[in-house]
Amino acid sequence: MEETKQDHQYLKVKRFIARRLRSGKLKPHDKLPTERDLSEQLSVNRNTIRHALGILEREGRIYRSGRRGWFASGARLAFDPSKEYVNFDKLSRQQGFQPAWDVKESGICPATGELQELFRTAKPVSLYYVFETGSLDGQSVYYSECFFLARVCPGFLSKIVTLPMTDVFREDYGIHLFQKDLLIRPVSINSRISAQLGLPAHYPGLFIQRVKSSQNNLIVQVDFEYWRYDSIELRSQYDEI
Amino acid sequence: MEETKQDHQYLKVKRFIARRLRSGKLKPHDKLPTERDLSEQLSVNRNTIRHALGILEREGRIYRSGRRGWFASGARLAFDPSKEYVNFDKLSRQQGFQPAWDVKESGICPATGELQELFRTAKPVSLYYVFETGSLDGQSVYYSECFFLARVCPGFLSKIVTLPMTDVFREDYGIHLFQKDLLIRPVSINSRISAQLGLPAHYPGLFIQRVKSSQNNLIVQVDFEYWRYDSIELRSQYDEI
DNA sequence: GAGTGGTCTAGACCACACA
DNA sequence: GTGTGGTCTAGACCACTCC
Repeated sequence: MEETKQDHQYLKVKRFIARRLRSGKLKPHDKLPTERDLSEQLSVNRNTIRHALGILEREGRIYRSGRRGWFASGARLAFDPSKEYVNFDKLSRQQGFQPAWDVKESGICPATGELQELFRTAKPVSLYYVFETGSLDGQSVYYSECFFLARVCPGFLSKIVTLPMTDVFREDYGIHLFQKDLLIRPVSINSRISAQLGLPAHYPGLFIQRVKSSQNNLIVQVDFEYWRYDSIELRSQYDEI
Repeated sequence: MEETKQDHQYLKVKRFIARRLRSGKLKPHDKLPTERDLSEQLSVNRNTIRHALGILEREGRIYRSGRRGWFASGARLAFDPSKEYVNFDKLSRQQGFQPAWDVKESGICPATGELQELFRTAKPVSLYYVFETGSLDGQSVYYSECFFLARVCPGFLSKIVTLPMTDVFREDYGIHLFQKDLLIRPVSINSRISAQLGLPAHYPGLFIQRVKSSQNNLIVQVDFEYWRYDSIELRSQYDEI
């Protein structure tokens, strides 16, 4: 279980930083020394430093933010993907985070291609869309693209500023949402989306696709979510039997 | 959505390989040219080649096997983590894979520390354990460590050679398993486990922890599974309402 | 033994962020 | 402008696999 005792330089670097993370010398969201500083302090080439940092990053223990440097990771947000709706605000506050989110774009578009298939419509129907990012303690963690069947929720876009989308569906349109299909896939976040999150290109992430239907079994919502892989864990608890 | 038109060398390399993957010149499990060959063919330094290969790897499109080289990835196995039991054999055959698995170690041990907590026992009870690896089309994809409450299934270890564990529980001990708790976390696979899978150290993976109880609400099984992150996707379908 | 990927060094220049 | 991380080259040697 312990680190193998090989004297690889990058393992030396990794242990050096891991020790500071464990001991609390580096607290969540603290900035690490610069790559050049580490290189000099540890007498290890900067390429090797970057190799070690890359491994710690994949282990979810440090992260990069833009080109501003490396930082110690915070705790992961635990959420249950089997639930119809993740109330990001409530959930993250319960777990001690300071959440924030930001609608990047919204509007109306036709359902074509993959979207048309997911909505299972023969014709390209109209959809509302909402693209947004979310952050925990100032760190961007997800980017989502949500699409809504426009004909069941006229005027939808003007209502979501104040209430969670699921609440709007229920209270304004009498639609109860049921999760019909859920897909979770580890991916590398492409540059379009990593730019939205202020992440370096090729950042590892989890892609989550949700298809939700109404009580009439009509598909009314499709979400595509991209989460930094190191920001969440998925946890489902089942009822006592 | 398209690759940015920056003329970075590593993007050139990435496109070069991606094209061969898309076109079918490289089929699943085909070997890529060696790093040195790619370096020469594309007039790009081997370090840069390795950078590009690393990105394709994180995207799940190629993989390494030991030190034997780089290979084109196959399809992912789709499975539903909300189900009590994943019958790896049946599931993977349904999806067109050739599965295999191998018990690496089994025996009896006391439940201490984390295991004791998960089993929610006051005393360190006895557990049977089974450690195994599984592969699809000859490629190792998971390593699992399963623990079973020994007192409810005496002689368990001698029975699992022929039947899936869930079937043994039901048929030989009258125990129906219910999944009580499920945790999925993206991680970097540590060297002990990546060695079991024949993977390079620090390979990205999914950690899946399951806690299962009997119909009497007694916790009887705890599993720890490590999957290559690029070998699976999680997909849940819910019943029609 | 030849060839593979894995580790490592010592440089260089660039794009971007921040003061 | 200065400093950061991001990209890139041209080497070198090692550990392991396969023939």
